[in-house]
Amino acid sequence: MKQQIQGLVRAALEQLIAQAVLDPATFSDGLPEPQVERTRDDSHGDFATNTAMVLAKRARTKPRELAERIVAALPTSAFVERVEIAGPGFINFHLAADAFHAQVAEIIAQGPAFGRARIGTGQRVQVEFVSANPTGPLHVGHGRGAAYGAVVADLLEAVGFDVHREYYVNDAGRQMDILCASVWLRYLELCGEALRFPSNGYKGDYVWDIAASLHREHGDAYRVTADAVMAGLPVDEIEGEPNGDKEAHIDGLIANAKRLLGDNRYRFVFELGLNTILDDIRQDLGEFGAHYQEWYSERTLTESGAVNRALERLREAGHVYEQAGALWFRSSAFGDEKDRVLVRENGQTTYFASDIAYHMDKLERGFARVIDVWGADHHGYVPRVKAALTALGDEAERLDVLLVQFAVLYRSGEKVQMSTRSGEFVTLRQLRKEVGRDAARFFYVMRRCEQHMDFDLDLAKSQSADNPVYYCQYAHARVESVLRQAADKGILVEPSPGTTHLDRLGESHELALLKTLPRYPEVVEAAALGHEPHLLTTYLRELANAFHTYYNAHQFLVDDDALRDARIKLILAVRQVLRNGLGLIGVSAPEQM
RNA sequence: GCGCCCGUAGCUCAGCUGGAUAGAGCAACGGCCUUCUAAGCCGUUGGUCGCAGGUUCGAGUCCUGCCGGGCGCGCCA
Repeated sequence: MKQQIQGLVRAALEQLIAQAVLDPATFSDGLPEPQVERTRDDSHGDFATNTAMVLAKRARTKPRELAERIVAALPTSAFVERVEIAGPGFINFHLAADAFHAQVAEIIAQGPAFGRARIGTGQRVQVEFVSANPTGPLHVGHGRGAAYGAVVADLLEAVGFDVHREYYVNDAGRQMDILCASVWLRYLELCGEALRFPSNGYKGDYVWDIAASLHREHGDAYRVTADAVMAGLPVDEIEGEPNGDKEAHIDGLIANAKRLLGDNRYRFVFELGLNTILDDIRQDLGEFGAHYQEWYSERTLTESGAVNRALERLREAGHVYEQAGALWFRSSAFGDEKDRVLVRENGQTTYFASDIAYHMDKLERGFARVIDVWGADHHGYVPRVKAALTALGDEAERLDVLLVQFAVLYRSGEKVQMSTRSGEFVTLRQLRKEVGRDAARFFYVMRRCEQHMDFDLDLAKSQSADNPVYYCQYAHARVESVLRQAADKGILVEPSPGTTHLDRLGESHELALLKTLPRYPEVVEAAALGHEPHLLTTYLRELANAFHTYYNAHQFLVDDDALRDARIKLILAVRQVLRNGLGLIGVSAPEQM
């Protein structure tokens, strides 16, 4: 709808240039896309453009005068009832009722396809989200990134992009070694060895579960005496040990594990931990409606030589140097705060080196756009990744990093305290069980991602109008209920074709709905291109509200056949848009509640 | 100390690439069920858009400086 108006304005401007009313030389570099927006006030019509004010200076004309010329040059359209000039130079469009009726017919005809677009056709976009370390189950902090990433991906797909959803699996590195050691130590405890669990180990119950399965299936095959395990370790950071060092302690423990178990057995425990947790995460996300095309292993970056190739390219470009035994990337030359280590003194590459290789690989795979969804605590990481891509000679601007702020849970008005280290945190699975998938998905994307979020568990669970999820779903269920009632009464619910009878819709509530429905495709487009799912939840609440209001004010199943037919068509359109919109954010549209 | 994000009604938040009189929900108060689900609807109250400058036809929106809150500043990932 908006596009049609935009088309009219553009045509008018082109005509003015062709007639040299506007100086062609001034616009030789192309005409700016005219800004058309919906009006806030009904008295200003349905759409307005500020083009005359924007172009007045370049046209060396007064805004209102230019507006008059634009209006005079507008092509006629059956959908435009009248055009006015108002205020400092706004051009207001009042649409004909037919335009809205046609939209209702269009919604019913297109069904699930209504709101989808082809803006992104032919462009591949990658969305990487969650990518939590596989060292434990996902917690509620990951949930927001999961919901947000999944919806952004689905939105982009809805407007025509070829979307590739990816999870980066950090299956290399020290954290995974710590997990492996944690599993092994719990296993040794199950074997009957008495030892003190390291303060820096993973203490969650899931570690016990993995250890138990190792013990159950392999008995003592991985057993070593506690004394041997603890031999020669730096002191742990515990009470009564002022000089303890938990990092050195656990590193020593990992080294002992590797030595005592040998490569094969260490690898086995490592893989068991990794695969068990990864399977859990995969299942968790699947149940949450976050599906991936690819799970990309960090290890394969090393194995394929991508990391070395990235380092080599940086070296050839002259952006690395050695200092204190380590290899550094001169990221400060590309806008980063300081230089960063690529290869440590001990010869191991850093996580950053892998990440450079990973992003290099992403761009090499030919995505038009690469989107990373990260937790806001990683924001300091953005400049160095972009710096690396720039240094490699790649287009860093193809990468968009979307930072998601944390969500704080509230129960009974109290903040729910969490601590990852101690294992005292609420998992995503627990959240889903408590409030349900629909509420969790809706609540997580209800706010702009940069906005800190208060997640009210009681509200998410409440079955009342206060709960926006129920509110929207209930609107859908109500339409279904009306249709069931109609069937019970033997009333034909199959609507007449096209716009037949829609001219009978004249109540203010009906007009409000007629004006709300066509906004849907515009909302989807804006939400997709701006990566802003909250626009969609906000819209759905508005639509549901307009429907509930209508429902309360008027009877749909009236005796007047034509009027009833019109009303049924209107609510069928409402049902379709609610379905499509809820579907995009991963929320069900129930037939009854 | 430096960097990023946020600051809009008592609370939680919208405000579309600067646009016309700043909106919604909750809370508070007052109404509406012999009629398609009251899991709903209607009405009232509520604002120095953190503060101070600047840019222009026009600023909640852009720029600068303060104030307040969150996060980050590892040869961790």
